[in-house]
Amino acid sequence: MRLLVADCEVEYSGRLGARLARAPRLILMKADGSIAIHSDAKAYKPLNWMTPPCTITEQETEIVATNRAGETLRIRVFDVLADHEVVLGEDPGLEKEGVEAELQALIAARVAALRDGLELVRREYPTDIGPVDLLCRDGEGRSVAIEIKRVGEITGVEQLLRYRERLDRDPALAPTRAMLVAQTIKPQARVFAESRDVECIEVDLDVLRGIDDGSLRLF
Amino acid sequence: MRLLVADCEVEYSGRLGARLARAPRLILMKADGSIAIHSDAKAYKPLNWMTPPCTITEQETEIVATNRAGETLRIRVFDVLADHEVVLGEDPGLEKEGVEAELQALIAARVAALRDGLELVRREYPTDIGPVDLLCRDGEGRSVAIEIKRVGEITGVEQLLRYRERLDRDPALAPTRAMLVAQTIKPQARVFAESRDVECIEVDLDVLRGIDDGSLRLF
DNA sequence: ACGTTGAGATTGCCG
DNA sequence: CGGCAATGTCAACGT
Repeated sequence: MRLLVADCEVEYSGRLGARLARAPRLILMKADGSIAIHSDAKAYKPLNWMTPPCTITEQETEIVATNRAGETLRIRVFDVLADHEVVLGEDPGLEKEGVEAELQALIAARVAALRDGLELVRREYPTDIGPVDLLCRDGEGRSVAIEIKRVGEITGVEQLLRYRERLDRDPALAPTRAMLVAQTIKPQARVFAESRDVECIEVDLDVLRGIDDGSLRLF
Repeated sequence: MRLLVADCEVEYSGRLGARLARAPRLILMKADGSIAIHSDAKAYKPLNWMTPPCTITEQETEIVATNRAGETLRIRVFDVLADHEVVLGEDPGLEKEGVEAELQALIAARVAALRDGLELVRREYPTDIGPVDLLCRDGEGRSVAIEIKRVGEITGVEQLLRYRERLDRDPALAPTRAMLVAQTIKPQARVFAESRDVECIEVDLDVLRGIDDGSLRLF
């Protein structure tokens, strides 16, 4: 990884055009072949960048990165303020917990906690427009499509409606119910969902973990 | 801006939990109060970070960042490999062109180039579920809702359908036409749009610029 | 390679 | 501050 601090001006031409007037900035060149230009603001987002795979050529006063799509990032270097090379080696990587995958696993393990009589048929039930998070059956034998989100918004409801429409084409499944399950559901999403006959359920991750352990009960 | 290269281990606890095992990494502390931990991969995305506003406290072997929401980022420093402070000053900022806003402005200036007889009523016409990009009238006096995208996808069509449904509740506007205008429209979006009676138009940014100049004509 | 979806999305706008 | 939509969204995963 190379940490180059330089007075520079930058031009990006690709999906859009972007220009940075001359100023001192950090140019971060990683071992993965990426290049990113940071100012002292904008938090973790660089002002400009190029993601790998791209080819970087460097001359006296100019660094140019180009990718396969023909996008170019051109850095004109006026003055080098610092230039450090550091060797980090491979990173052991990031371990995450609490993302949608975990939420889905917890809910899948106890769909009956959402509504009495629910039984899981399949996780990631495939349709030709993408997988339904959970496909279940209710106590009356009706199919129930469940979409799981951390935050329930209108786009999530529409995603679910697309799936329901698909599932309803299968006589073995139609007519299906649809449920949006999320840690929080935004008011407008709830209104929209209910206008389309989509049930909304908010769940608490900690309570679900408890249910999964068998140490807590909702009922 | 401080460039700290250190053998470290990191723990984030907030919207999710995340852990980084001990390894050498770049810890980037910006003047805006942000902190980001980079490995030599993942392009411009840090492994962990904290965006301002947050309070950062540093002791001998530990850096802890906390924000108002109670999220914490804890960095345990085992060994400092490099530690550089650089002063960049304020950045003149990024100038962009070719984003949706410009596309919208160009199209708004010449809606008649999309379909003969179209006239602009308003840009960003407000509804209670969000603004319609362009509201127009066609030659027969019918209202036309236009959604503009760089890339036309299914979600864009659905956004437009929500608006049309909303506009159709207003007797002064109903029944409305709907048009998706984009630089490129994905095949699935086109099929879906036409099944819902939404017109699709692909436009070329350069041609639009020419029209705006008056130096080119589509007809 | 393409399509779909998730993301600690972030960021900016407007009410 | 909350809701909404754009982002050069990026990145992961499945076909």
